Amino acid sequence: MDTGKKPRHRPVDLVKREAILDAARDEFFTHGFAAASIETIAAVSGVSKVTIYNRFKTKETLFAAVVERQCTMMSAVFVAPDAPGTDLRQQLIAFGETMVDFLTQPHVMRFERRIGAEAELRPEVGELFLNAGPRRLRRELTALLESAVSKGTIRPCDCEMAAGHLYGLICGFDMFFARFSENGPDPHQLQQQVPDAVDRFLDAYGD
Amino acid sequence: MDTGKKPRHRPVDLVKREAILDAARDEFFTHGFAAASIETIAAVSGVSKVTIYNRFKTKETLFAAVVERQCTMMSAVFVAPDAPGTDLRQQLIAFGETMVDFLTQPHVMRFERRIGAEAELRPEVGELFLNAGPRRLRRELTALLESAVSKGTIRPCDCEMAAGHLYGLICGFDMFFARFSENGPDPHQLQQQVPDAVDRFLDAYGD
DNA sequence: TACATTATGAACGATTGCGTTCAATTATAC
DNA sequence: GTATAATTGAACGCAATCGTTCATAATGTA
Repeated sequence: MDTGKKPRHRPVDLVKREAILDAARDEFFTHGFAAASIETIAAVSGVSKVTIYNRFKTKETLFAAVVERQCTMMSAVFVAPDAPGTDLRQQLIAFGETMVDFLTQPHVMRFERRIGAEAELRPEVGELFLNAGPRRLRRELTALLESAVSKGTIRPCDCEMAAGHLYGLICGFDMFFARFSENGPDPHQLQQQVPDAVDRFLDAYGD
Repeated sequence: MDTGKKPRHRPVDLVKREAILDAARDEFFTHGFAAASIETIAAVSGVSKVTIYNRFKTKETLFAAVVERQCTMMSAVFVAPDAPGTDLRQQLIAFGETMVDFLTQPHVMRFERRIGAEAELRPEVGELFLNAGPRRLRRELTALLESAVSKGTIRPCDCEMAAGHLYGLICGFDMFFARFSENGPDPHQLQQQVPDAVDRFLDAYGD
């Protein structure tokens, strides 16, 4: 219960919290947890090191906070564009384009790369990420395909597997390659490949 | 020229070099370059720290040596099983199974995860990896499909894109998910999905 | 046995970085 | 203005680690 009773003292600066988390995100994702420097984070965010330790008990806590913020940010993105009325091909293309748009963002790619590495020693971080992003994505895509099956637009199949197939067709080698090169995939080029991928998917699964 | 002239002194212990590289691989890929400890590597490989510095000038040099060894190890694997005489479906299934077999090896997955992260600060490492593995893989798969096109087994198409499609169909979500969970993909299950993926590929590209 | 080189172990200097302490300053409510 | 809490800057203890030095031991050839 927030009694609205205002304390008679200096309030915490909420802007600073975001600044800290922003700087921490960059530092952690660029150098990794171990090599990240709290002092650098303090300097970049324009905040005293003590302030950071006042708000986040340890380096681990700060890292967890960063990951959590990124995860909620991610899960907010996946809203299935189940625009009824348009045909399946258009729906799948829209879905694919949204997905590609999202996945090719530099900061998303950096997030992915870093979580993959950190999960080596911190499995719970990997789980958090999976639940916030990939599993959600698969669930929604599967639901979309199940609805298509029930409408008879595509033939009956294991829709979860089909979702994986569509995802794979869209990404091809590109997302794989992009993880290891500084200049990620050309989002524009990947966009152009989406219709092709969807058409191959419909060749394979269409009625 | 190796004149066969034997030096009259204690020779270098070649076994130790491998031991060092093995320990270094584990340490680097588990903790990342920055957090890896040379002293741990020395202890695990049963070698003095000075010996390591005698053979590898710096930590960076040692890391580079590890990456290079892993890369040559990888490039040695990709021999296209272009068994002529078998039909395309069998050929693609064999290719897929070999690929899955290789990619799901725990030490290969750890290599991938770590290179992805390190490439953030060391692009040249990412390039090395790409040339040793993924690009080679794509080249061979593309060649296989081109030969299939010329034989009329599948219809004419952009074979490099088709190769990406086949790769994507085979991996689906699984390789993606596996990067973030401690228990990787069930290689057995992935194996079973290969024929399905190949059949969907042939649905889409078959003549 | 004498020699040449590799390998070891222990210690060192220098750096970095976490997390803490403390006195001083700032911002807000009353 | 005063009380209260947030924030700062500087300094500290402590541990880890890179890379080096050096005296000593081990291992091979001649």
